[in-house]
Amino acid sequence: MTIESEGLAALPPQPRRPGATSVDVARLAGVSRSTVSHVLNNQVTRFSEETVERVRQAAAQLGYVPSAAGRSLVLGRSDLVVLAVPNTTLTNVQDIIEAIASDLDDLGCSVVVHFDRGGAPGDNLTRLQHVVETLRPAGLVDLGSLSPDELDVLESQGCALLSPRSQHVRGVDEGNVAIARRQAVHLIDRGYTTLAFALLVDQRDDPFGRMRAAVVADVCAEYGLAAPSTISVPLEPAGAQTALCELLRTRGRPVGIACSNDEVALAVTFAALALRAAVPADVGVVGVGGGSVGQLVTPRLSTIGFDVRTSVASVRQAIAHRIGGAPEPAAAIPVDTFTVVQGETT
Amino acid sequence: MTIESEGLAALPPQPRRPGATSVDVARLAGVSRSTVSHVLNNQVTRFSEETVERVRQAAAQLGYVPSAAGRSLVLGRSDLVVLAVPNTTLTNVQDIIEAIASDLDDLGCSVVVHFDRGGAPGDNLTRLQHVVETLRPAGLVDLGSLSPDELDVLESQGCALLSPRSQHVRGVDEGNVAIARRQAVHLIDRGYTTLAFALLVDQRDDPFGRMRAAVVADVCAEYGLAAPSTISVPLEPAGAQTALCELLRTRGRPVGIACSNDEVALAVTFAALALRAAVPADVGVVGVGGGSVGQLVTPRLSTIGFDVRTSVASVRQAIAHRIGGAPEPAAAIPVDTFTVVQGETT
DNA sequence: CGTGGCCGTTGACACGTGTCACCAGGCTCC
DNA sequence: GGAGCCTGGTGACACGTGTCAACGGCCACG
Repeated sequence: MTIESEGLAALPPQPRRPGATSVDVARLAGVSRSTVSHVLNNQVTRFSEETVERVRQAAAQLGYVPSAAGRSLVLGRSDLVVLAVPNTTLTNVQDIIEAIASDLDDLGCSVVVHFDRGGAPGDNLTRLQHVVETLRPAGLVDLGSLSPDELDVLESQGCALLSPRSQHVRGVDEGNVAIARRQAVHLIDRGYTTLAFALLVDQRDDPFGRMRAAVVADVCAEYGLAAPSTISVPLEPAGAQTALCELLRTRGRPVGIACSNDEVALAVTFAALALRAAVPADVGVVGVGGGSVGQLVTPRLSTIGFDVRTSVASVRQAIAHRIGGAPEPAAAIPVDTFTVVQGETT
Repeated sequence: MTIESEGLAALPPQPRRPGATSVDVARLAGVSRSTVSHVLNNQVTRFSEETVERVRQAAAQLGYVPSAAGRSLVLGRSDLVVLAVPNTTLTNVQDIIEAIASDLDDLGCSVVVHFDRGGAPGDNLTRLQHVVETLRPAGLVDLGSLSPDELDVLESQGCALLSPRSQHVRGVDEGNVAIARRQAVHLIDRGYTTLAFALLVDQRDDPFGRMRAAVVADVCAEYGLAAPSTISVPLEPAGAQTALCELLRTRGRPVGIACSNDEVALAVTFAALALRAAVPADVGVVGVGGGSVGQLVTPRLSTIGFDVRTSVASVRQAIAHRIGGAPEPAAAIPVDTFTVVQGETT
């Protein structure tokens, strides 16, 4: 008992250089290492109240943090979540990453980012496979960079899918539909009867963009309007003007344009002004994102406000469900997540 | 030998569900596991050419990928790099993350993102400590969220620092100085004799912003100009106008304003226009970032172009130096990394 | 008094890797 | 011809954890 007493009388929480292990905690608490493991993993029902408390105090005193490597090795799975980010400029990627990382941090997971690169077609999949095999992550969140069969490949390697397009998390898909619908309905409400969809040029295989364009087309059909054109806009004034000029030539004025994000919306808006088209009289523009940039310029951008934190909540729930026994995720997203920000471009 | 022959005659590269281990590779190659380990870690000088080839082929055939958990456990360090991101809106965080992640991916490292949150003062440090202790990362890259003593705490826990402010990687600091100097010199070149620095409001303790403001002050002193004012600008029109109005009242016109990023520059520019100040005659604005947004609007933003990939090269070298025996990182950044993008606001 | 069951606790194993120290055999050199 | 070196390769240990099966002690029940 003298040893334990000395230990308990020791320094403030951070004395050690090498991190304490469960062996140290066990010694200090005067129990076996398996007891430590059980207590710290909340297998607590079968231990005496006093033992539990002793172990917890010892762990706290030593500042014990379980080794991720040890855990991963024995569990066959790490507490990491891989986040596959497309090279598409979708709505404020940084905020999305931050929201997911923050959520998962609360669950004890860390986020490993994996960015798509331009390259040979299978290259991104190969790199991702390598990461998944070596890290054995608790889950993979795909922000839209993977095709369904690529997702299948990853899943068959034993990686839990948390992609928007998997059945586990469908929140993001619903979100995309809701956004595009709001855009289209807003334009129609503001009196535009000719609609178009503007996506970023050169974003090969952007599933979200295509999905949203399709939704706009659906809404047009519902309202008995002609099918919308789709234009590709570069983030550069001359190219944007060319694209818009072509649209105005074929579809006439006025035209209401739903854009895949706020940057594209800015490009379209200022291209219109440069072409001496009246905004919003001849050209209506609505973006997505509700970021600050669109509200700083003149004319202020009309856009669909977007609460990232609410939108990624389903991802959080899906991971929680997988890590601990959290309740099955609810699929629905609150309707008021997406709100129309009325600016001066519609 | 029959077993090995059967193995070598087996299926295409991805047959297995559970990842192959080095034991499998050893069996297939007909050597011991330690030989596999040595060969695959390029301790190759002491083995026969034929053995090396056999091991490599076996590994390739089985699609062998070493387990990160196993490696970490025995090495006491993982192949992860933690990236601490401040909640400051510095120049295009997403691009920086992507560039660093891409670089480190080539080195076989993965990037774990850790975002600062608003919260109790020591909270971020605590969370970061926990991550470092549990993950034992190969390095920590700080994008400016940590104070020097917080960095010391982390380093004393045995985590290699790759912060811009550590002596190992000083590239980012140099970059900040170079950027601010370019901004100031550009404004002076364009004829402004009264200078100011605009940083984002409410970004408590932004070390980069303070550093850049100090550099602008230095340049003013060099040129014999009055010390620059510093204003805090919110990303919202009314507040930006208030801040700018106050500046114009105290410092008169014309005034040249160096901004901490392009978003702030946009806010200032359009605030000036709303205040019926002439841009660039009365108010000159130069941003940082060279992102597309500033070039889309009218007037086009003058800004300091910024090649993120070049700028993070020093981080890459520092990690390479630590992981493998790569050459000691060279501190200098090529001068032409930062170029003046001449817009219509100066 | 003997036996079965519960409670609290523990010993032992497995996970996959890097590397130190060692070994067998062939060669050279005295 | 034996001692010592070089080449090519291996056995064993350590890293830190989660959990299965087992174990001693105690009480209740027959």
